[in-house]
Amino acid sequence: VHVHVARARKRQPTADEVWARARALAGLPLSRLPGFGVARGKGAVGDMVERALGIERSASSPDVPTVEVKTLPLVGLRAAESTWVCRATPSSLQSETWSTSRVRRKLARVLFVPIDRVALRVGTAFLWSPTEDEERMLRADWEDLADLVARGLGFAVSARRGRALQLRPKAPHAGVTRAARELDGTPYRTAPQAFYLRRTFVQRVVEAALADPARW
Amino acid sequence: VHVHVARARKRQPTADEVWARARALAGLPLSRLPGFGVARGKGAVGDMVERALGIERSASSPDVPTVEVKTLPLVGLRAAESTWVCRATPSSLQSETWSTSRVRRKLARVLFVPIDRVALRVGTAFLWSPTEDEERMLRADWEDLADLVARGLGFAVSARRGRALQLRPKAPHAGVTRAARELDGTPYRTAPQAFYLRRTFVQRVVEAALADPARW
DNA sequence: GGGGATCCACTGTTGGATCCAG
DNA sequence: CTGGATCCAACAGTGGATCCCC
Repeated sequence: VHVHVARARKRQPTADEVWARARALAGLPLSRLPGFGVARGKGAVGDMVERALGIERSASSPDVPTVEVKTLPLVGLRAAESTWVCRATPSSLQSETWSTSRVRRKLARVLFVPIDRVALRVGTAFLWSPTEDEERMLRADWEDLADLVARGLGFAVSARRGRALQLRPKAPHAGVTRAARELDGTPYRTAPQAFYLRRTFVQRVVEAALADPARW
Repeated sequence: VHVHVARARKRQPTADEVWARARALAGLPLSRLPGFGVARGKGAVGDMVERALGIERSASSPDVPTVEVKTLPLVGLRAAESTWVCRATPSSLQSETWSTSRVRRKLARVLFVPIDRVALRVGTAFLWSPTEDEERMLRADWEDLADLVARGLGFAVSARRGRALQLRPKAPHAGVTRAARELDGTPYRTAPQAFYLRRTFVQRVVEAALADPARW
């Protein structure tokens, strides 16, 4: 008899274990990360770091219950890129408030793993949670952007909007669209978008971390 | 510049073209179908026949606007199997009536391509639409089964129910479940099910076709 | 015999992000 | 410099059905 057994997923490590492992990666050349030479594409470093931390990727589950792991590409002390947060779909945003939002949950505790893009090494990981000031900015941007997306106006929003958060396309290519429904049920198609932390916002986070060595 | 160009899909053939090609396949050994030795699994013959008819498979589109192509495995003059019709999901059935149902649309015009499982050859294709009698049976079964599924009671329905249509599991394995919602919005998980034409019903169709050579 | 379980290919979606023209 | 476009892997979902104990 064939009996299906769900593939045994390794237990996800605890937040403390992830923290300890991330700190142990400091200084490691990227070439020594597990999967180097195998992982490809723009997310290759992110995938390798997650593997090094013992995190099994699986659709629709947070990295670790209470910690979101993000690589943070640096060129010198400059944050090189904006940071992807999560998808911005009309349907989910129609039923979210800031307090219940995925953006807020994901950003509540982030373990940033700096990546030195010049030396090609992993940097010293640090934990970040939004300060009161930062949370106010994020909330204001989210409430503005989420409202527009929820009302089916996402297509009209440019990445220029928002000080901390921005809305940008997120798809394999510009031809992709997804089915969505107006609040009144009318169906339409829209290009997938996502919330990103602006590069300048990430830069502030880097500088605050450097200024507070107690955190690293 | 990279510009995305949707992969040029070949124009789907018209119903007449499909009919002509299907008739031309009569007598062909399965080993001569395109993709023989490449296509594998339980749907291999179905896939090869569709290729031979020039039908490009793509998710979420009917085979040909107004014709549904189905292989019909025969052992002698005996229909060997039941025939899959379409998924039976609570959410879609909550908003369907018999007139608007996918079951009715799919079965409105079916091009059956018999497959001789003894001689391993393609048989003579024939078109089928439900007679008034058959449609009454299908409708009665559908209204009974769809109502149960829509109300979240699909799990309690066995394949014994229904004279023409039956409800059976449809999944890679018995461990698969899908998210669904009660009529009142309460979420639950349920094993995927699908509508099938009973083998005995398919047998009637075969016999009727044999008795009416005008149709082939 | 047939009800319940299962098999394969292909595409769509998601999570990881970085690329690059203007 | 950065807004808009894109890259890859892995997994889930769909459409094509048949398999195989009881």
